[in-house]
Amino acid sequence: MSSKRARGQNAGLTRQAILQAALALAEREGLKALSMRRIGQELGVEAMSLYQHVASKDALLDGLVEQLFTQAAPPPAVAASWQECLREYAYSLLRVLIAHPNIIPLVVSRPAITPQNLHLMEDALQMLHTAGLPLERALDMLYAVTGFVVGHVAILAAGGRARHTPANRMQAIPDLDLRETPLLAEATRTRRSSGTDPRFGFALEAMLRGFDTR
Amino acid sequence: MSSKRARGQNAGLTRQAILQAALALAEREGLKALSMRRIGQELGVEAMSLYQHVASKDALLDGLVEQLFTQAAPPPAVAASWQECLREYAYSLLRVLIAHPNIIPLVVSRPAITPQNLHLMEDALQMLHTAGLPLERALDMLYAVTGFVVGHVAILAAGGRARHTPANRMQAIPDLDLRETPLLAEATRTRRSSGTDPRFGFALEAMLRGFDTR
DNA sequence: ACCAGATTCTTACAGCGTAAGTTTGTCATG
DNA sequence: CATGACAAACTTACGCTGTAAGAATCTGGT
Repeated sequence: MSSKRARGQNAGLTRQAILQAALALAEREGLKALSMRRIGQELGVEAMSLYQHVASKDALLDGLVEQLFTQAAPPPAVAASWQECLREYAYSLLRVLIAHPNIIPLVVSRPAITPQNLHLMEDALQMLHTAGLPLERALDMLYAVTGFVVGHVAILAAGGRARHTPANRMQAIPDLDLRETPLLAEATRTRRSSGTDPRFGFALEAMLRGFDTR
Repeated sequence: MSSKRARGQNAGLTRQAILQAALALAEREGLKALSMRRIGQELGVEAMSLYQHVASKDALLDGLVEQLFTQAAPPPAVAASWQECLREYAYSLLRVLIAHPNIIPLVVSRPAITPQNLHLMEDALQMLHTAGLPLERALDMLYAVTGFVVGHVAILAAGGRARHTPANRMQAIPDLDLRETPLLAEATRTRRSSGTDPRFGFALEAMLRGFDTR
């Protein structure tokens, strides 16, 4: 009668289900709420049961970023210039990352060398190669663009979090913005109008142009 | 006679000293060894004593990255082209970050908007402006370069860590490298010879070139 | 001499990741 | 049907974490 399961009864746990629950929880309540006990609770299961499907919490977190990278689906293999390919890749990555802002600190501080990610890069390499680029050059560009996207998103995420922590900011920023850094204040004031951050596009296009002039 | 201090005896604690000890400890034993108790122990002091000088552990970590950014000293105001300025800025940042590899995960997942960092950017802005760039453009470029450096370093650090964790890698990578991602394998093989990563320079120069062409 | 404040240490608590062991369900085989 | 092997889930326990609250001690000004 009780809705609680008995001891050996299968609860239908899966690595996938666990990762999914963890991702949802992290997005809903932030990274620091992501404890094994809490995830288990989310699935109606004790913490230790999770260890049947993930080796450790670190492995679980690795799985999370893997999950996220997998979502950065390969653009459906359009036949275009390599510029177009890189642009597509960059924006695809950007889209996925800013769609999961709470996970970003994980993404940027964890090995990006999981099998899934390697496949992603392989696909992109494939595209660039068939678009006429030598392999070595293509990999260089891929690294450059990936690095830039990751960095940009990291800064974005950090800035977003900064606004939500009243504690250490309160005494430092407000009176400093205009007094001690006049140029910065001036530069940011004229910017504030634009839409969904044009800074990304600006830098990306600069890189693409720069790649061109060999 | 005992070398231990009594209760109210001054131990000469300073915010600076604490940050310095924490930084040294983190570099020596990694981020996960960085607990309040451990830091206190390093200074011959109990954990709670630290809270007289830092508000919380988070604040301490913020202080750490601030400390690190401060080390990225402003290049001594050479009068040069804005390209030279940006290059200098980028390599200065890069140098500092890869000099403290264990701290990188902190840097890339924490607000970069501390007063110190703002000053750093202000100085760079100053240089770019006097080099003839409109303020808005200068800030855009600064963001772009900073983002790229951070991203590049994040990937570097993550890759470096990946090699040291035998657990989850063992079954995944080795037989996948060549079988499932042939282009990637091929591309990396021809690269392996070069020195201190040329990928950074390649991308940076591309960006600079891209900035140039209006 | 004495008080006020600063500085440190002590104690305590709730929560963490996870190692080890226990209980229960499932299923192939005799 | 009975039995034993195996897997899934739960329980307990340990040492660690950050930090709130309070007691103890030293120091400098009166």
